[in-house]
Amino acid sequence: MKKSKIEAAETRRRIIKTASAEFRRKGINGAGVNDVMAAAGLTHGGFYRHFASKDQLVAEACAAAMGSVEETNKALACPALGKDGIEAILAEYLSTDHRDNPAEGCVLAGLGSELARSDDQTRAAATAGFLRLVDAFSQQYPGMKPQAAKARALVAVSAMIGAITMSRIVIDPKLSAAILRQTKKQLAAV
Amino acid sequence: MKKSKIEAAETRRRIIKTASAEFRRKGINGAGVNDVMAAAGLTHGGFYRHFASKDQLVAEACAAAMGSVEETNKALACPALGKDGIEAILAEYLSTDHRDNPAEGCVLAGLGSELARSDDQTRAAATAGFLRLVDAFSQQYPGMKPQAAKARALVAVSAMIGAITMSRIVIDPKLSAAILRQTKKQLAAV
DNA sequence: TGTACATCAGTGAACGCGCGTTCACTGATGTAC
DNA sequence: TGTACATCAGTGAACGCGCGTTCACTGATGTAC
Repeated sequence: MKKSKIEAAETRRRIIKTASAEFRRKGINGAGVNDVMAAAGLTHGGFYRHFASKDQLVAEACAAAMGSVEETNKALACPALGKDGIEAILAEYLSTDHRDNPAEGCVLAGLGSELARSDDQTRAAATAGFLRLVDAFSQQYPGMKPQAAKARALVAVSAMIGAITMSRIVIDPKLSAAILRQTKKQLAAV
Repeated sequence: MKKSKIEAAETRRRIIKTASAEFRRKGINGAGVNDVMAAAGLTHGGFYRHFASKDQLVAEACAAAMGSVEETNKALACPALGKDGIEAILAEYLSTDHRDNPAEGCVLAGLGSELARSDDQTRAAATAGFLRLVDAFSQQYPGMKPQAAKARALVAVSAMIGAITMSRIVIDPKLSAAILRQTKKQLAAV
């Protein structure tokens, strides 16, 4: 049953990708090693051929998920400049689509409070991803000193994360929509 | 071993209070019925004399915790008016003290991503608490139409929640402090 | 290039453990007379 | 007011279950000759 090195590497990548979605969907505690392996089309026994522990998978899945969100943002932001770039990122990030599909969305919003209680490796991955988001966002501020732009972006990205989190908690659909709409509006205005 | 009705009611309150701190400290999944009861100075067996399930305790603990944060905010905001009131709330909420003591802090920041996956009862309690926070905050905007003030407060409170969450995730202490400082600054400026 | 053997990706059963929950029991409290 | 009995808050052992992790095994892959 041994697979080639290429296949094994592909399997590893598939486990990480599956895990990053499962964790965001069910939470880190909510998605077990068993669940993840089954969702990746494997049995749980082989897990430890690829990872030393669940914690390691969490860290790698978190890093991978941050990477994909970052890519989306860069793709949206690069072509446009200034206000349009900001508005494109805001429209995407603060969309009802993002709110309703945590599994494919931002890890920081999807797992925020759980990440705060995670180990250093995972928090380091989250921090790196956060900084890349802040960087991408800060480059969209037209004619602003880099330092000032970064300060603005720091707050904007934190606010976006808080807004998506709250829009998912709140049971009133109108309130949920209002949080997203108002955050979009106010962050675009600055 | 039976206790009087008064003592029993006190015990119930103590369990909820202890639970609300334990959940914020370790997460909803991280704090078991056993942990909570032990922390309250009881054995786990008696738990179901007071609550139908762990989920019920989560909902009640969440409601209780939101109540206490709300009280703090009202106490800070009531005497002052306008900018001073806002700044008092911001200084308290976005303090390193709040960041470093999740067990006594805001549930929305401490359990955000877990609340998003909780049942309706818990999310309803969180929603109610959030709205009271937004209300308290919106009353601090001087000479602004209630509707506009509420819109501003909606974003401000979400941003505060996101900022505390991120300040807890981030491993770089300077970055963590910067998130709090910049959020305070920008939300006070509006 | 062909053969013999070591490697190791993936399987499936099993491990100890802690979880939420149940239950028989206890004895002080509250109630009925 | 005093007595007899039912109630029920809290105890501690036990339950089934799913978790993270381990392990003996398999057979195709990769390597040494």
